[in-house]
Amino acid sequence: MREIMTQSSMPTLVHVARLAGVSENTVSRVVRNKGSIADITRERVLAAIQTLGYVPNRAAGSLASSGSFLVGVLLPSLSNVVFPELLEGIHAALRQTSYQALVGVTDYNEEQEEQILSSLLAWRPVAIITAGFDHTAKTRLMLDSSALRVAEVMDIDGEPIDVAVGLSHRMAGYDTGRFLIGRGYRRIGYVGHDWTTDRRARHRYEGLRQALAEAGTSLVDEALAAGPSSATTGREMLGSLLRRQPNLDAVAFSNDDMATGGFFHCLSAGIAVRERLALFGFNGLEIGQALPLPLSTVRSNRFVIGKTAVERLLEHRVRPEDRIVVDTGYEIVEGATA
Amino acid sequence: MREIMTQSSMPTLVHVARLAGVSENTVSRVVRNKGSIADITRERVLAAIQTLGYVPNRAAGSLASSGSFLVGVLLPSLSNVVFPELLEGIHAALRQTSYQALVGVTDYNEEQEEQILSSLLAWRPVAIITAGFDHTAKTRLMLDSSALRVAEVMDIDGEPIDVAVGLSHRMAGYDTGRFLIGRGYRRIGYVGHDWTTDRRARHRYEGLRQALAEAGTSLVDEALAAGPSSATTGREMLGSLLRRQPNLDAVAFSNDDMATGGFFHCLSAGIAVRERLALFGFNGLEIGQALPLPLSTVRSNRFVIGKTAVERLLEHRVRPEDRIVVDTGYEIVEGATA
DNA sequence: GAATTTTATGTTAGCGCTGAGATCGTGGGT
DNA sequence: ACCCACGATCTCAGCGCTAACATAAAATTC
Repeated sequence: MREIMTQSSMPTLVHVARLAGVSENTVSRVVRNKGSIADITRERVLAAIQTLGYVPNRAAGSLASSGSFLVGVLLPSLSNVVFPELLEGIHAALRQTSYQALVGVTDYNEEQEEQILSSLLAWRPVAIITAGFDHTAKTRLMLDSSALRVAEVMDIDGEPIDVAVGLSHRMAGYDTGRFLIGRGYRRIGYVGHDWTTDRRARHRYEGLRQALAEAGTSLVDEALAAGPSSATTGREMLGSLLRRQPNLDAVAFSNDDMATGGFFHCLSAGIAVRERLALFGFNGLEIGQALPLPLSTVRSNRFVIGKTAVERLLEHRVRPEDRIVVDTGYEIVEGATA
Repeated sequence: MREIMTQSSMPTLVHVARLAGVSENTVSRVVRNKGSIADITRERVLAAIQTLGYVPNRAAGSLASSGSFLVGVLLPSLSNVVFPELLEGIHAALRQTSYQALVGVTDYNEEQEEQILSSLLAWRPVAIITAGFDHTAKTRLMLDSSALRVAEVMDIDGEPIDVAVGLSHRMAGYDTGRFLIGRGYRRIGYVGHDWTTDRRARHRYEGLRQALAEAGTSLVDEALAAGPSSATTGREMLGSLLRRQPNLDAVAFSNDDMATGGFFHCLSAGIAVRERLALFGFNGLEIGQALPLPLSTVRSNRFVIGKTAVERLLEHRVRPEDRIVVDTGYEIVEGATA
């Protein structure tokens, strides 16, 4: 292993080829493991690569073969744990391949999404993974009419462009409602966060309402925060909800962060969780299970979603005729708070 | 805005040039905003780009100009919140530029780090950001001897290759010790997680011990978990520590996740936090501040670290003579648990 | 108004790699 | 001995773009 030279003078195929005494193309074939190569040649080439510290130039490869070994990932944010977890799944699946993820963060901003999608597309990825079905017309057009594979993940309550991987948030909300009803709760409230940035939360909310309606009841009251979800927000919002409705017997939260905050409120206010007020979350985060009473919630597996999306995407290089929907499901975690 | 064609037949500079009635090079100059272009020409070109839905091919550009507009990011994991937060800062800083982040996750595995660094290098990024100073000899050699800019972030307790951005974890640990001593605690314990994957936690631990030693005391006992940090782990470890040492008056945790778990243990075990047992964390996570008693901790700003690293890196395209160390500092959060 | 600079554009030669063929032995099959 | 298939290699033309230089017209200078 020799010293690697300055970026501009990094060794290229030519250098390796010369050193190994073969043609450029042979080196290329060795590197890519393609075509038939005599063992002796392969070894000589590999040795030369080693000595020079040759690192293939993917930009050149991509240009020559019009195929990039890149998967574009479009996420609204990284501050909500679910997205890093999704990303972990994506990376885990990618690890076994020679593909790499190129991540763009849209900040829940649709114009930015367009702009970022363009810059991802500039690298000619073979596939794009995007969280959810919310796109501007232009974004959707870019995705829709380009030939690349597209996975819309997290959510399957919509019409996919190509592949959708995730769970039905509406159903998860519905099952939350069924669960609470089944436990005998009737005076149910809801604490949520800003829906404009989290449409999935709204779907869960709608499912919840539907379940309650079918059971002949409905939400007593709800408190919606303006900003994103957080434990602090959940705590405050439960406080104000209970001020208005002191005799609720259960509260469904938009997610576990919020529910954890709600749990803290109960602690501070001396409210016996479950005995006097049941709490229910969504996501199945670790923190919820570490609470003195494990949080009752719905576990959605973000890691699996990311992994599955990559696997499905890389199965075929061209978009198949039929849309694919993979339901990764969810699981009611009974916990001890509801 | 017309339909975008299949990937293979995506419009190129030639198409735009033909439609606009100018040379390829002129289009290129319009796209890159470089050189002088007559307003009328610019408009015609822009219009053509619009009609064709032209997206420049970065691979080709990168190849032709040997400069890629990519920043490689090497992270050990995404499951510890601090890394997504760092990444957010990186993305935020990159947003204003035309650079993009190419992220690799090493899974705390040094061989994987090498392999992933190679694949990042294959795209010829202009800079690499890597968390911490832990590298294999080969990794370090690649980084060291290549011409690209390198930022080692999170940690400044080490000798940087080029730029280091972060805080002294040793000092943060030391100040934790000073703080606890200052508050009058003397029977202090420590609850930590696996150090092999988190050397920074070890530095804090060492700083803590030093502070106690200088005050003429030392840790009464410590409980180290085998795995990564989590609330559950913190909870269990505090339990076992207290079983051995029931009359500690304070416990320092390796981070806020662990401390939060510790808080939950106290809740379950009916231990009055601060009155009977003080708790101290590290990181300043939101969850800690949402607890019924806000957690006493040290706030380290991961977002700022990521942002600063990018800014420093993009200041100059070539590595300057002198190593740069940026101390982003930290802040003791008094909280109510210690 | 000739000389000089500036502005706006065109021309050309690659960047490092891959794909499609071309080439040249070698070993069967008949 | 002849033909053919096959394995192992090479040759060469680009992929889409940009840098460097060349050119032509317009603006400035003296």
